[in-house]
Amino acid sequence: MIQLIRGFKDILPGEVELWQKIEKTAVELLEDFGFKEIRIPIMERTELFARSIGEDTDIVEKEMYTFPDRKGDLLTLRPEATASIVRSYIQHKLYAQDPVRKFYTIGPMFRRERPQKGRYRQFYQINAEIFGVDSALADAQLIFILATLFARLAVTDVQSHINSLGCPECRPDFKESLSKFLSGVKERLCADCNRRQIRNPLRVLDCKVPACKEAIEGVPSILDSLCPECHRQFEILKNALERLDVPYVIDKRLVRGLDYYSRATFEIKTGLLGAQDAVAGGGRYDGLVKTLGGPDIPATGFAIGFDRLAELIAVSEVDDARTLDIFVAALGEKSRALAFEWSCALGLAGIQVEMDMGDRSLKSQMKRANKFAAKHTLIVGEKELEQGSVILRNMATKDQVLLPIENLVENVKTKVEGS
RNA sequence: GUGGGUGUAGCUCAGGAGGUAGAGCACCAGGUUGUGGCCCUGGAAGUCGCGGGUUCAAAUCCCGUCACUCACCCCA
Repeated sequence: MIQLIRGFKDILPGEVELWQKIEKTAVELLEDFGFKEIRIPIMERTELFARSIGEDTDIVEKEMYTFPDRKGDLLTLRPEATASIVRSYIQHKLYAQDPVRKFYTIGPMFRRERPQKGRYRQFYQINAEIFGVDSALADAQLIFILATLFARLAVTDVQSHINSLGCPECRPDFKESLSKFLSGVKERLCADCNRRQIRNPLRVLDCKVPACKEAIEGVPSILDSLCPECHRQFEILKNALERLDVPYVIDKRLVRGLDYYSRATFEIKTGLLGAQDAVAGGGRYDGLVKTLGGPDIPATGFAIGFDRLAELIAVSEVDDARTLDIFVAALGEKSRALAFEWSCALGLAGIQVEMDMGDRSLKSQMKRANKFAAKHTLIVGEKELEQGSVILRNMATKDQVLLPIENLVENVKTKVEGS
């Protein structure tokens, strides 16, 4: 038997309704806030991700599905969506009419990690991006939208964490004082952190090894070395969130795994998913549009882990599927042919209908009608047909009426809709 | 990539100091001649994840492998 690829999954009926509900809720909310949908390809040239996410990141170093196509071009299954959206924004000069643009997109991403709870090799994200707004009000709006979405989906065990990563003005100074501090506690850091200390010292802040956490107690906070403008923007963000009643915690150790982030970063965390506690994350990436060859336009955005969000919502929360309006039970060959025509006509008329196409006893067809929770059953029997009528049974009351074959579909429709 | 746990019918699981398998639910058919939900009877369904080894004999022991799962790691 051929099985699906490791870390990939099927979303089957029963679960997919929840996904539809989440998607519908998110899309409505984003549209209300002026975001437009953008659909981008699932593959890009590898270079796009290497340059945007960063050569030294784990994603680019060891998690991407990269392969040469038949002509030898290096392609990669997208590990995230922002790079593609930025590429599209630049390529189609979407900034030309108005640099301020808001986009959202929903789709699968691919990262070859060891599968785990809330972590799949193909996983889905809902992304939202705001281009052309320098003010931290844009960041505040994104966090507000996230908080609203979770509230609408009745997800309660979540918390917003925010931090500022500074900008090219002030981050170098911070990195320097951080490096100085880290080399002082070098012996107490794990092997990974010692490696990070040189390549990407910010990542040490995010280490989960207890000894490291201890060693960096009292580490200088980037929030203390922000330049005046970064500081001002962070204040704007905090004030806006307070006025919007969005609770948050400042997490000065919150660092993003992608290189393009600057200033505001945030993560929505939950206590319900074990180690994979980030349900959504994002932040500002002011330099990325320019890095990828576009004009110097600021931008900010977020990504929601669709799979993780779905796991936070109890299956019972999903509305039950529509119950069946009518089940058509036919007895005998001739009846079945007619019943088939009528059931198709009923479906066309917007009545949710089901029939048994096999040659089965009335008893088993009734059982089936019951399983579908049909409100009515239309019994098409040879005896009644001879008299030009069929039986309509109300499953709840057990009332049965004879309906003439003439205008049957219309008659059934009014009966069904009237009850 | 590293470590732990798990892998028996569609689903949830039992069994197993070695002698080729069970339950509940679901499914199908009956319980008199054309009517559901309860109940009763019967039936179908598994190469006991896959491959190899030990053995007269393996679902049961050993090795490998794959998958799932949790943690590390990483992030959404």
